[in-house]
Amino acid sequence: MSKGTVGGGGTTMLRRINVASVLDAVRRSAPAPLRVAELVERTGLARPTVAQAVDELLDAGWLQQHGPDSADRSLGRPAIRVSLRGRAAPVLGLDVGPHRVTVGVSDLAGRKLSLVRRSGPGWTAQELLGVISEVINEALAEAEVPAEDIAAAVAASPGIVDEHTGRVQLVPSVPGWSAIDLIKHVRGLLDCPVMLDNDANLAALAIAAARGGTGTLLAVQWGERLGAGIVIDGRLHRGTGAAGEIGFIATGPDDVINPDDSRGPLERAVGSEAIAALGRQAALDNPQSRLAELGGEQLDTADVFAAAAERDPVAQAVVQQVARAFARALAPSVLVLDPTAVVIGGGVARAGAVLLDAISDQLRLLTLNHPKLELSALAEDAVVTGAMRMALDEVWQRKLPTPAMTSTT
Amino acid sequence: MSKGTVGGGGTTMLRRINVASVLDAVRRSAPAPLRVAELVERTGLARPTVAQAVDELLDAGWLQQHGPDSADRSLGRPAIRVSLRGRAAPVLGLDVGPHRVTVGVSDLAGRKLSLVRRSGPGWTAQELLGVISEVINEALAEAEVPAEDIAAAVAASPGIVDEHTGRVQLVPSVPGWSAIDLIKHVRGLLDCPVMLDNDANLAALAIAAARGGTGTLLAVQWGERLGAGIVIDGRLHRGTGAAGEIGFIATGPDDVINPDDSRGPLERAVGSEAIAALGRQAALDNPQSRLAELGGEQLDTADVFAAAAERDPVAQAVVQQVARAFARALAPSVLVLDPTAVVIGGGVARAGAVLLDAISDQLRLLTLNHPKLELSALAEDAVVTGAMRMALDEVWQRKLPTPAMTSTT
DNA sequence: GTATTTACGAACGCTCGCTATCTATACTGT
DNA sequence: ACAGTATAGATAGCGAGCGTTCGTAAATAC
Repeated sequence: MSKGTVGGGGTTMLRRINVASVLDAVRRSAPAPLRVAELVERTGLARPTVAQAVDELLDAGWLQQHGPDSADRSLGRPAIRVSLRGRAAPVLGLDVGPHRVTVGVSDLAGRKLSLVRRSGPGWTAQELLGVISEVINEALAEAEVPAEDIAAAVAASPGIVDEHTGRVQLVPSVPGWSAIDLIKHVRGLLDCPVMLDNDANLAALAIAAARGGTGTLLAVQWGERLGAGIVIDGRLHRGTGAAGEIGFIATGPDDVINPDDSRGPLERAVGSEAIAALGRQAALDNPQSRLAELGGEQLDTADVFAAAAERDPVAQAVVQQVARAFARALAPSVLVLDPTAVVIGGGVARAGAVLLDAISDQLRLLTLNHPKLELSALAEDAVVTGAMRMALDEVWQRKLPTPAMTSTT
Repeated sequence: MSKGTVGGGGTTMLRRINVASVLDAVRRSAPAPLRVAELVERTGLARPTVAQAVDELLDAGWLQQHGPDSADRSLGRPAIRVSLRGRAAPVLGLDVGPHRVTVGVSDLAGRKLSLVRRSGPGWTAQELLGVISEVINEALAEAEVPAEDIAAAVAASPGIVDEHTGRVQLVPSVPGWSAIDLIKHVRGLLDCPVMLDNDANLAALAIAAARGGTGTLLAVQWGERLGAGIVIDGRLHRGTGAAGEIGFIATGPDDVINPDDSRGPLERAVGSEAIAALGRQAALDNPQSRLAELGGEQLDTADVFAAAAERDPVAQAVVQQVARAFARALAPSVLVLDPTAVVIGGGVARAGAVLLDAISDQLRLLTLNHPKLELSALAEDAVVTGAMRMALDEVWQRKLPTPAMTSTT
C-alpha cells in the first residue's frame, strides 16, 4: 500500500485475478447455485482453470458444494453445483437512532440471518452504548454467528458523519452523542473493519440496491428530520461529507441557515412536526372538518394524510401546501442531479399516494426530465439494510481485486 | 466481446495488463520523460518485464525514446528515457456555438497541437456544417495531423444532448440544429469514434482536469444562457442526460417552467441579458450615477460590473440583486451535492471579484459546508479543452484494460 | 444391456514474469 | 591518463499458471 503499485504482477497475480473472476461470477447469480460448465461460459476461462479455482474457493470456505439437483432432468453425468457459502463472511449492520437501535446480520449472499430491534424512550449517550452492545450480541446469537466471524460492520448514525475519523458532527437528538467514538466501541466488540455513515446515505444505498441497475437515485428520508442520500451507478455520493442535507434548504425568500439551530428551514417547514402543526391549525380554523373530527386534540401527521385521503378539503389544502413547499425546495436539486428516480422513505412516506401525487404534480411544473417518484418499499428497515449492504460491498471490494466490468448482466 | 467475459485469461492477458500498467505510469507523469528505473519503481514490476513492455510500446509507436538528458548530472551510465509519443493518437475537440466554431487538436499527452476559431454572424444549420468541415480541416493542417490519424473526437453543442443517439434536443440559438446529426457529419470527416456532449459538461470536465485531483466540482457556465456541469472524482455526472440545467431553476415563489420557452426562469432572471436590463433600468432611475455615466444608452453587462467595481452604489445594488438571486437558486444544489468547489465560467465570469464576493456572502448564509468559490481560469477555451479531454479519456479507456487505481498521485 | 451424452480429472506444452548474472557506459579520484 | 565505481541495460534459467487434449466416470435413453 505504501508503494504506488498499480495492477500487474507475476503469474500468482493472474491466478488471483482468475479466482476472483470465478468468485465474482458466482456472486452475480446470487443465491442460485452454478454448475462448473456455466462458470466456464461466464468467465471465459478454460475448464481446468475454473475447476482449480473452484477447488481453492471450496477449501477456503468461500463456496459450498451442492449435490446434483434432483429436479435437473438432463442427460449425462450430473454436474456438481457450487454456490456462495454465506457463513464465510457474514456482515453486521447497525442503525442507531435516538429511540431505537436495530442490528441486522447478513449473509455474504445478502440473505438476512437475523434482525433485532430494541426501542426505548430516549437513551443518554452512555446508556445507548450499553444497549448497542446488548442488541449486537442478541443479533449475533440469533444468527448463530460468533462475533469473530463478522467480516465487516457498518453503523448508521443520524447527523453529519466524517467518513474517515468516524466522528459524528451534528446530532441534536442524543445529548453527548457526538463525543462518542461509535466506531471504536463497535470495533471493541467485533474486531473487524467498522465504518460509520449517515443514516440517509445508507437508506439510499439499500433502496438503490433493491431497485437494482444503474442510474442516479435521490432517496429522501422524511420524518421529523429531513435528509437524502444520493446513489450514482451503485456508488454513494458523499461530496465533502455532507451531501444530501436537504433539510437545510431555505424555503422562504428571506430564510437563512441558523448555525445555532440543529434543524434546517425545510425541516421546520415540512418535517412531520410541522405537518402536524399545520394540521392542528387547520383543524382549529375549521372545527367541523373531517380533519378536526379525526384528529381531535392530539392531531397527528398521520391524521392529516388520512383525512386528505378521505377527500377532506381542509386536509387536502394542508397536504397541498406541504407538497408545494417540498417540491419547490427539491426542484433545483432535481434539475441539477437529473436523477432516474426520487424515492421517499421515512415516517411521512406512510402518507401514500395522497402526498406523492401532490408532489408529483408540483415537480412536473418545475423540472425538465421528470424523474420517477416512488415511495420506499423497505419502510423502516431501509437503514439497517443499507448498512449491511455497505458492509457487504466493503467485503467484496477487499476480496475481489478485479473491478470486473460486465456489459451485460 | 459478444461473450460476457470478465477479466481473466491466459498469460497473454497478463502481458497486456502489464504493458498497460507501464503505459499508464508513463501517462501519469504527463510530459516528463521517465527512466526505466522509475517505471520499475512505479509499476512494481521487475526490470525485464518493464524493459520488454517498453520495447513493445516503442515498436507500436506509443512511446518515444529520448537521448540522455545533458542536464542530468548523475553517476553511471546515463539512462534511456521514454515519454508518450503524442502523435500516436491525436484527438480532436469541437465546440459549436451559434456564432462561433472552435476546433482543437491535441496530443495524446494533452498538449495542444492547434486551435482554430471561426466567428460569424449567426449561421444556419446547413452553413454551420460547412464551416465545421472547413475549420476541422484547418485545425488538422495546422497540427500537421492527417485526418485518418485522429483517434477520437468529441463535439460540444449547446442544448440537451442524448448521449447515445447523438441527437440534440433543445437548441434555441440555431434554427434547425436539432435535426442535424452532427456525429454523423463529423464521422464522415474523421472515421473514428465521435461523441457529442453538452458544452457545459465539457467545460466542467476541462476545469476539473485543470484543478486536478478528486472531489466534486460544480462548474457553472454563465453567459446569456446558464448551465452547469458536474464532475465527481474525474467522471462526468450526466443523470438521465439533462443534469446541470440550472438555468431552469425557478426563482420567484410562483415561477414555473414554460415548456414553450427555450430559456429557463433563472436565465431570465440573472442571464447576462437580464443583468444588462437591470443595469439599464437602474441607470434610468439614477441618471447621475456612475453607472449611467459609464453605460450611456448602450449599457452592457460589463458596464454594470465595472461601475460596481468602482464602488458605484447603484451598480452595486444591481450586482447584489443578481448575486442574491443566483445564490438562492444555487444553494439547494450546493447543499445536496456538497461540492468541493464551485467554479464560475462564461461571459459573466469576467465580472471578477465584485460578483464572486457577493455570491460568496449570500451562499455562506444558505449552506452548511461552504465550497470554494472560484472563477474559471480557462476563459472561453474551456469547452474545446474539455472536448479534447473527453476524447483523450475515451482513447485511454479503450487502450488501458486496467482501471489502475492509485491512492497517491 | 448397450449406446449416448454430459461432466470430471490428469498429462502435456506454451507463454509469461521474476531472480540472478553479466556487460556496457560514463563519471571520479589518484 | 588510467583504474575504480556506480548506474543502467541485456541475457539465461527457473517457476508458475493457463489452455489444449485425452481418458474416465456417471447418468439417461433405447
